[in-house]
Amino acid sequence: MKSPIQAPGKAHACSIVKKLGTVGAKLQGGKRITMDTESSRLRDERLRKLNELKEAGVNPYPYSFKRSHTAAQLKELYKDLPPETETQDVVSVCGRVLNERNTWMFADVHDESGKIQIFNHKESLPEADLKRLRLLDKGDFIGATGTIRRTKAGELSVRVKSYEVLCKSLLPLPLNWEGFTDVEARYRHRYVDLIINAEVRETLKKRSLAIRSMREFLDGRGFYEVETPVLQVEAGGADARPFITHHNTLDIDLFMRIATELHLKRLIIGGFEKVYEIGRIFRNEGMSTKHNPEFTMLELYQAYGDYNELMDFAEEMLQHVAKAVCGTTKITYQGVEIDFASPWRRVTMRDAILEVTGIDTDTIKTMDEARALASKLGIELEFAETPGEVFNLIFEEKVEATLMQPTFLIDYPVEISPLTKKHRDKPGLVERFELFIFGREHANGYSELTDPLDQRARLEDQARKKEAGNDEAQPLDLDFIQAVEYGMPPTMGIGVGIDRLCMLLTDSPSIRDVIAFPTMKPLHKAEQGEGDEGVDKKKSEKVKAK
RNA sequence: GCGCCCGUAGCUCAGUGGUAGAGCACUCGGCUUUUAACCGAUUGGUCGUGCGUUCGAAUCGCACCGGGCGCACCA
Repeated sequence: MKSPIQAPGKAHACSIVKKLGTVGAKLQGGKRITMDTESSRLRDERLRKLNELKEAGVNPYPYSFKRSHTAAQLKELYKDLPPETETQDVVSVCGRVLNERNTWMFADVHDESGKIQIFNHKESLPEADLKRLRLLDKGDFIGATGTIRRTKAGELSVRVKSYEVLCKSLLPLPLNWEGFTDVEARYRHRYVDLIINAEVRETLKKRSLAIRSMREFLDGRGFYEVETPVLQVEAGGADARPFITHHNTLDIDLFMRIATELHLKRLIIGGFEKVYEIGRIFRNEGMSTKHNPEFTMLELYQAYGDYNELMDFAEEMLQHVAKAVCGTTKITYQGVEIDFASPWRRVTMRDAILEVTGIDTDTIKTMDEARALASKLGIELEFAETPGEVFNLIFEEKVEATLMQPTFLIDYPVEISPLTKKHRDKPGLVERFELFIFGREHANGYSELTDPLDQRARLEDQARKKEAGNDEAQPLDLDFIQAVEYGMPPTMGIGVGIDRLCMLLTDSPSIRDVIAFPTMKPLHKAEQGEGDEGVDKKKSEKVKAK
């Protein structure tokens, strides 16, 4: 995997465009496609070749090609063919040419499965076709038909008898020995990144596989996959700041969802017993190697289960996914071996804090004591009002990063869990767990709160906190409370961060590596205007007023 | 939001006050059953943008744009 690399930035092209007014295009610093003399020269060269192809009667953008084998299929089929062996087996391959040697005598054709070398020699290719190879460039697509051989050096090759241009590319790819490493350029022009860096494609394929295997697991257990609204009047179900958008016809502000929880529970109330949604959610918060403003979350709810059963369920599901993606439950993430094999440790928040800090939170009863403890530990308490909230902060500050192997942290303070059923035995706590792996939160699950009176009281308390200035406190969703009043069966529910799971399974250091098109700052922030900012501010104030 | 670092040719980078550089890519020529093929020649740059300091700025200062990392927030 590519590690993050210092990015030289380049950002001055706009004025160039105006000055030169050329038609050339430039992948400047890989960061933007725009125009200047040098890239125009490289592009013009390809345009010249394009025209020569056309003049020779070649359609450089044909409609189809009949392939007989992929590169990987050929390598498997002929894996026992010894070096310096020719066959008379005729095959057709196609793909993008990324490397060429000896003036097109050898070229590497890349398809989705891998690459296969083609061999263009005057003994097997008509002279005109041989000459026409000079009109190709790295980056072009080609379809080639010929016989299979293995070279002296052991490279399986196709001795080309005929070939077709399948696409003439106009822009040069950043192909060089050092690779395409500029981080910004890679994320902005992900299609180029995908062409050049094969492991990017592998990572995204693994992501696809992870989600597929998750669906298989859930569908196999009788779950229904459902869809719930992205645009919401109240963004509830999690502690996070939402994005705001506007509906013109209704002339109202709407929020992008920050969780799917409240709607999925409405479905449980409506009679579904097993539902899940794998959906994009949006949180208007910081960006980092572990946070993207939009990310994908699995949330599932199953009636008649509690958080104990849910932990077994989550363990099994994630083992299934790990096996599907990595073929094993033992993976290595950033040099650390992580074992998904059962059983996963289950430790209460109190015991975890006790182990690491030597402090028994059970002995702390008053907020004054909690405050003194926090200040001793150097922990800032912005919105904390109760000891439970302080304990959670202590956990996050001192313990979280130490939980490397899959660990369920259980039994959270009730104050920070407004949608969770109270613990059956332990006053002040709820039946909730969070799953930590490599010091990061990966899932959050609980015995769902089904007591409507308790639910109303908890959300009213959240609304009060919101009023007091904590804009991550949850809003009072009266329709949801009404739904719960109609009656909700005992239910277990969990949310799993898909992106972070994929980071683990693909050994990716940044969340951006597992997202095909991660959120990027626009290139010309100024062009968006300060007016937008003004609107945002106004809207933020509105949110607070709610 | 704060701090540190970065932005020079299509790509990867050198150049810290005195004529804008290298390798690869591109183009041309040679050679060739190669593996980053090789050899030779050529081409290619408002040194991120603007303003300043200076006889002189890629180099020093300020502002801005863009980015990376860390912290904060969060999952």
